[in-house]
Amino acid sequence: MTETHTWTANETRTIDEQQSTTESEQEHVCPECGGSLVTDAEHGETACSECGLVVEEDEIDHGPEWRAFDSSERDSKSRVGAPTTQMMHDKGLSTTIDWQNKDAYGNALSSNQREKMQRLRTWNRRFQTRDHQERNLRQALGEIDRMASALGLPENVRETASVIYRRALEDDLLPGRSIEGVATSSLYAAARQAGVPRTIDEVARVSRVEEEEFKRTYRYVVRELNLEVAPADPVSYVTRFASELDISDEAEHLAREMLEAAKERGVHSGKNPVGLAAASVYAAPLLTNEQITQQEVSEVADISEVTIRNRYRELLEAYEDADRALAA
DNA sequence: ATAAAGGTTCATCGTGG
DNA sequence: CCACGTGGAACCTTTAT
Repeated sequence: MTETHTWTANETRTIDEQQSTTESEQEHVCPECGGSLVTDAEHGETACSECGLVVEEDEIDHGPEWRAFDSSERDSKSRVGAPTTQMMHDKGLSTTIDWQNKDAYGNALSSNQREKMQRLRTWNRRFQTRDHQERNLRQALGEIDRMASALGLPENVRETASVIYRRALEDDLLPGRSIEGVATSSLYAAARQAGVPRTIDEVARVSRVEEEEFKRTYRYVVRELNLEVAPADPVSYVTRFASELDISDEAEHLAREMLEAAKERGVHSGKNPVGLAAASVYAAPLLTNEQITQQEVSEVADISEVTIRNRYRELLEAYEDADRALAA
């Protein structure tokens, strides 16, 4: 651990002590109902726990005046800590050791001390790089968390994503690539592996990196880590599309059946699974006499109407085929 | 690294219900 | 307004150079 971290920890403790002292100094009886008073130091209020009467307001609010939505934001907005600069990778918080073997007065150091300084430099460098990596990791994990919530992905996917990210980090895949890009790729891969895929477009929309970079990085990460990511199963998109389109359960069920039939007939090889899923949630409601347009489906699935039409034809063929086989 | 080949997706259009 | 087919550009993946 570096000085930086120790120092932050001390500061936190000081604040805690302040809070507990303010609390213990308060009067404890409510003038209104005689109930006990509770001080909320964070918001500068003293209120009665029984009747809710606010006895004192406008005390010093020790809470932050900003809101943080994830841990990386909390880091960047918090004012606890030494003044920082953006100019250095560590924002100037670390110890630096001069390369010259002079003391603060410019006198040469003894050989004994020179050796000592050399050792210190070595260790300092090690701490700095470790710090650097930790910072990367924290930022990446914060980013993964942010995107995952935006996409409504469950906890286990975030965990898988961070595991993938850590592996990428360990295998030195980061140099030359952005943290954001690798984080985005990890999340995308994790979602697919967990069977709750999101489309490339959906992921790219909540990511801070361009779609092109995202895709390039994703291919790279998958190849280098030998990740086994099977092509997404069209069925896994059906639930989401179906609920966004408000189609009946019956139609949703039919959509799944159609996709199963198509899968058995090997219609999907080489095609975008999303297109097939889109076609199924378009075709099924038609067969159950529900109102639906290609344009609606096109919007929620992010697939062109042309593609829906093409897949739709193949899907019907496969489905009828299956029907015939069943009848025979 | 680059190119060629073979495939898919897409924005547009006209036709027709 | 919606569905459908179309053909050529853009793009992706694979394979060979």
